[in-house]
Amino acid sequence: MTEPTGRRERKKAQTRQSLADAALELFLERGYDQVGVKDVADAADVSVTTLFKHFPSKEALVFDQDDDLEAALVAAVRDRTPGQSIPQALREHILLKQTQFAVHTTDPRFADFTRMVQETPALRDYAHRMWTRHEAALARAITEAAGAPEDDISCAALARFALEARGLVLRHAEPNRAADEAFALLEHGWAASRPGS
Amino acid sequence: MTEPTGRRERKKAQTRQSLADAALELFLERGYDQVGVKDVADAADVSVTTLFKHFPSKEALVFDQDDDLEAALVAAVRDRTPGQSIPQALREHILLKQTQFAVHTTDPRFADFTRMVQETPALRDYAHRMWTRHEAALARAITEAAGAPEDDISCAALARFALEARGLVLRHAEPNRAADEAFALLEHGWAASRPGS
DNA sequence: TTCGAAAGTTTAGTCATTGCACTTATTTTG
DNA sequence: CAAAATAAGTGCAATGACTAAACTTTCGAA
Repeated sequence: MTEPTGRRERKKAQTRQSLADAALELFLERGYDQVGVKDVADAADVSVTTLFKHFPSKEALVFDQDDDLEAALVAAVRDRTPGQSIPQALREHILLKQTQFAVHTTDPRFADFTRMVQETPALRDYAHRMWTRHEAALARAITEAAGAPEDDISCAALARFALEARGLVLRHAEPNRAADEAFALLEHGWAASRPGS
Repeated sequence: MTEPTGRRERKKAQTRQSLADAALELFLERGYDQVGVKDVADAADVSVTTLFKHFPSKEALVFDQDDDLEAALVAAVRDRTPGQSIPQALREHILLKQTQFAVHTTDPRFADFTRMVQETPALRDYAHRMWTRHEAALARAITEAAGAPEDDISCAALARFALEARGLVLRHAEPNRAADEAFALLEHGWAASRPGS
């Protein structure tokens, strides 16, 4: 009963996939701004209207799998291994997400993809929004995990900084080292702001 | 010779001002998304194309004075009072900018203005971009001031976090306290990452 | 005074995105 | 199984931000 998929839903999923595939191919080939939604729709052999029934915007065509980032983020903080600090847990989670992502896409074009995202303002901003959208939830999780008062600012700050650190890490040649240093800064600042661990 | 302003340039400046004024008034009255660029152009009695000759985008109508944020930011780090830490200098500079801004606008509608910016996604994002645009320059200034190697990640991280802190501070009821806590976190993290002050 | 450049206008167009009315395929239900 | 309900997909027109091109007016400098 986990897949009560009728023919209808299958076709829908297929159309969606065609669109995402066509979009990725065209964008990588010609560049995001050089491709219109019309081109993508044509390549997937559907109408433009249909495209927008599947994806809320042109940018969304690029970031297909938008699953439960938020839940995972909150869980990373709540269920961290005992003794591990919150900044450390976040560092691990963010690096994990990256490698998962890189592995999941078996395409050797993965490097081209990330480069394209970083070099296209519309996409960079969209990706940024996707992350920061969960800032409030992360802040709440941190507040709870730290047993801090409701509106503690350090917790909100840590949430935002940690999410921002991702962008910093992404564009560096050596992600692991970048993450280590950026989160070391947060780690020490956090420990100092919070006398009782 | 500081103002060799001919009639021509005066008229140009006047047109620009009319546009900015009309835009602000209409936006505050009806809300940003409820006003089209056509409405603004009409209210200023110019054509839409003229509007775009003065402002590169609809959002730019709102943030008229975009002077030398970057130079000021870099100077705040380079010329900080001796003995003051870099995070402290940045905290002061950011709070200063805010109050300067608030005073400069004698309008009692100032509160409405900031509320509107925070509540309109397009404007929030634009303001954010205006700040983060100078991240690279700030990072370079910090690197120099700290005597760190060219690509030191802690410096880049501090630059980004400090700029992000502004958004955090802005939405809080008590900006000073928020700034104190957010920058305290950076202060301690920075000191720890940097053995020799 | 004349001539070029700058400000402004009109017009027409691109591009993402939405609303509406319509067809077609697949379920669901009586 | 035969409707009747549901949902995918289509075409078309429109909005709203923005741009390019060709043209007119107005300064300002030579």
